[in-house]
Amino acid sequence: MKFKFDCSENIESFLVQTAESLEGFEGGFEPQVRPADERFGDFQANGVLPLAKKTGRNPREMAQDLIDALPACDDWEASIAGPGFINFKLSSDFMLKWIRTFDHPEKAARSALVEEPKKIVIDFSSPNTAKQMHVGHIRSTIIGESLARLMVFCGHKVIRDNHLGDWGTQFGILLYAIKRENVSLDALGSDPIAELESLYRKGTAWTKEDESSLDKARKELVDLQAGKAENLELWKKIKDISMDSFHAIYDMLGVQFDFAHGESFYRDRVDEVYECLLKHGVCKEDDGALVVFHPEHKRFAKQPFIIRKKDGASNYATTDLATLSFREEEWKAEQIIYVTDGRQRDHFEQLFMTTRKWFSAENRATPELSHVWFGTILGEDNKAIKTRDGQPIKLVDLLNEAIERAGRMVREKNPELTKDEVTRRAKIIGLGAVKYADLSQDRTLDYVFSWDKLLAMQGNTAPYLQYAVARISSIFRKMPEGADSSILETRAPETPHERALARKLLFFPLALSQTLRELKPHFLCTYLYELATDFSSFYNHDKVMVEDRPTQGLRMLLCLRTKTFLCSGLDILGIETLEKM
RNA sequence: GCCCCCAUAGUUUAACGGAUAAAACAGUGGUUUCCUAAACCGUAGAUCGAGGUUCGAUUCCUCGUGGGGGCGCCA
Repeated sequence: MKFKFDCSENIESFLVQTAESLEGFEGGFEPQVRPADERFGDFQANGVLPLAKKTGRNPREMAQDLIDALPACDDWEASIAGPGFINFKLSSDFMLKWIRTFDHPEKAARSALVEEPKKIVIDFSSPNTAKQMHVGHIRSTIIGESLARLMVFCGHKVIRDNHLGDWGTQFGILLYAIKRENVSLDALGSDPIAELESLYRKGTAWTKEDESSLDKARKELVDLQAGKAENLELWKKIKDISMDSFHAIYDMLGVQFDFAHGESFYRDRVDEVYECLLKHGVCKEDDGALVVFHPEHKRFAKQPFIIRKKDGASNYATTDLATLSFREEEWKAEQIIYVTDGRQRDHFEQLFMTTRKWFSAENRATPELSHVWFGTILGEDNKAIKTRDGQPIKLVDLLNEAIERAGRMVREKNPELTKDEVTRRAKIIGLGAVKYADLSQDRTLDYVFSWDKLLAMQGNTAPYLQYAVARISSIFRKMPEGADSSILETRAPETPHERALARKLLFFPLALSQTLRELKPHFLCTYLYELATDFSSFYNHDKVMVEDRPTQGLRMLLCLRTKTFLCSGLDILGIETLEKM
């Protein structure tokens, strides 16, 4: 039998093949093999129960028939339990063989987890220019980057695109404020983005105070969109200043984009959207605006998707349609993943429906469209943290605070380190903690912002995982000369902790494929945490450097794989590791 | 008005319709002559309410309660 990276597939095909020639199992038997509770075994197959229900047979009898029909196999033992579950206990030799074989998870994942590599565009982060990123912006950036890394890890071709909000109505007000205050954008001091933000606030206040200010701000926007040189030049400078501040954060987070085609990039492509949608009868004029309704949909039959405003201006919907078209046409995207706040779910549902109608009218292939949405970060009042109310916490402040807290711990534990080394470690630990805190819970959940939640360094946190890696590294560092050759001579896992760790290693492919299927990084986090937990127990109970060569060999092998899997997994999450901490 | 999301130990979370609901933090009691105590080993503690579907429900359906969000010119 072919040895699979995801060994549940081995068990599954084993069951399916046996069931094929078995009475009562006709008509599509799905074994449903998944990791079992340790008390029962390593894997369990639940599929007999629903089948028994369908055929009206006794599930325990059916399970017994299936077990009896299984060919003899040294790799695992099958047994029946409960109402008709089949439990599989893997043999120690099988585990050892698996662990020996899969020394390169990235290589294995490429061939095993993905049938056909795809061209995937991931649209994430996407902040608005002229404003600073605040804590509310962290989710799209962290989740998007992590999904991008996962896709790459599994062999897909990924394009990361930062769809900046750089053509919105904020520029009317901002340009008006700049001109009214006679501000030079070349002399904004040490924190230019903060200056722009306060100018924007002033501008907003003025436009609320009197009509004439509002009119002037509107005029600035119209002039900008009409291509007035002065306004374009200011706009360009604002964008540069914004990009500088974004890049400072992206550098800290280790995020890089292939493109940052913001909304402005598509400003000359919106007319084509109107033309096409009108031509194919997808949109219509309604109350002066151009809108799309979907009569077949219970809600969007009446809730409009506005693609051109009454005043003839484009909006978010228009640029998104133009963007989608561009990505399909120019990049040949086979899948597009949008990572945004859940409040935009209606928008994306409408966008996707509209696109499908448009593309099918032109016989264009519609890429697979996925809206990967996440919950909102809330303030103490249970409402979204927003720029306009009060002072939201700047993202850069959150990250710096994380580094500082980690730095205090590093210094405390290693007083002898140089300042540079403390800083280097503090960045990896502190930023890892923040990323993990966000990634480790289901992305669809809202959560209330809390320093202690985001910056925790004990328990189920990134530093715990990093610590496990550092301890493994330490073992190999302190190993006597030539001891690594013992890895060639190993016995099978026997002690409870060896077995638990070995078994957990085998589950890595399942964690990857589940994360890939659901596009939810918290599945990977949970797995990595459990792996690190099993390692820590093992480490505390079973000494690696022992006299007995086969025992030492096995334990070194377990350490080696644990480290590889932890590092690969953390890398997918965008979290770095350390040799020492 | 229509629609969407959420509700699990004191707190923050996990559980692809499966077995005795899993962790972390905070409690509490232990473990460093031993490869890093950012650790390990104990201990205590929970599914919002009422119905329903199912062999089996935290998970699916209905109703209710509570919190948040979206819906004609923001993104």
